[in-house]
Amino acid sequence: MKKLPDSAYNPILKLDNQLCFSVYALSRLITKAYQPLLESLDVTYPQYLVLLLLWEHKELTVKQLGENLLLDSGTLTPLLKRMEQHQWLSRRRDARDERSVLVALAPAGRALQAQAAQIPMQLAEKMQLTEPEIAGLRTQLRQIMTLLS
Amino acid sequence: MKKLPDSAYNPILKLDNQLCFSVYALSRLITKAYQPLLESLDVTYPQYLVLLLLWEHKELTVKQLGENLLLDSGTLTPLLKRMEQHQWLSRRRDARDERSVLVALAPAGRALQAQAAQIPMQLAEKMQLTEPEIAGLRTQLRQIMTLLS
DNA sequence: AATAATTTAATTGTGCACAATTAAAACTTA
DNA sequence: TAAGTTTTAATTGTGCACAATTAAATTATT
Repeated sequence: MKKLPDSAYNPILKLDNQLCFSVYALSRLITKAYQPLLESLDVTYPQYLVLLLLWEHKELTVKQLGENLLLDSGTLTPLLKRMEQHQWLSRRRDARDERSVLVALAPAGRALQAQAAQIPMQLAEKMQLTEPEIAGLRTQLRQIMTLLS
Repeated sequence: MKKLPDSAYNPILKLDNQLCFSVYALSRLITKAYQPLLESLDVTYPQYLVLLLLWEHKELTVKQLGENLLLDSGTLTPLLKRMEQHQWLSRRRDARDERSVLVALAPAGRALQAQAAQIPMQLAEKMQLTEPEIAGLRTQLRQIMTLLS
């Protein structure tokens, strides 16, 4: 009797069957879908996420940015330095707690907000999802995130 | 009348409301959830994905790996070189088409399969999802992927 | 067959992402 | 207050991820 490949016995080991791979691949596809929209602003997707937070809060510490984005200073420090060079934001030590660094939106960063206003809608169109579908999916993903962290 | 922040007018610009951020953040959380399970095999998550394919197909070209993983040679070539150094796989030009590089599972790579057999189940436990929930979610994500590519 | 166009990997350069370490500041506690 | 602990960023080093370019091999077209 001929032996089947292990993957025939273990369909769970097949790439196609893995939810995790779908999340990983979709995440990269989404970043690529953003890219042409972000290109005219000259920002990357992670930089855009920082801007979303600063547009909302104006000033945050590196720690607060990291808590929101689930990123540490090893990622954020060089990213924020690049954004500072573009004068989209400023970085300075908090006088009340010299351990912290305050990241504040600069005028050039504020100016990008109007240009970015249409981006979420354009992405939603690309994904062809209705608002309730988006909300439902987001809730499911958030729940998994809670369980994993 | 006091002006509200733009994010109050534009809730769609709020990070918390964005499905795309959830996918991005979940993808990184998943990679971190795999990490302790992959550590004893000394493989990274992308390397594990390559192994999944080679366990199933034994030999694939760089192009075929890229089609399955949605990665190009710029990512795969150095990654495969590192895996070759561990002797998990071999790389050689295809004699019938010298443009292609054949990537074949090596004995040390095959040996990792048994050690990895429990990993998908352990992940599923961490995520606390039932098989139908996983299948449903995967289908939804695949559909978005189709629309984005 | 000669030329042109396409395909396939590799290379180069930039920017995350993250583990581990370091250093300074702030806080806790003896 | 002095010593020890914790918190916060920065730094260092490794490994993706990807755009753009290069080079070789193949295929298509004249």
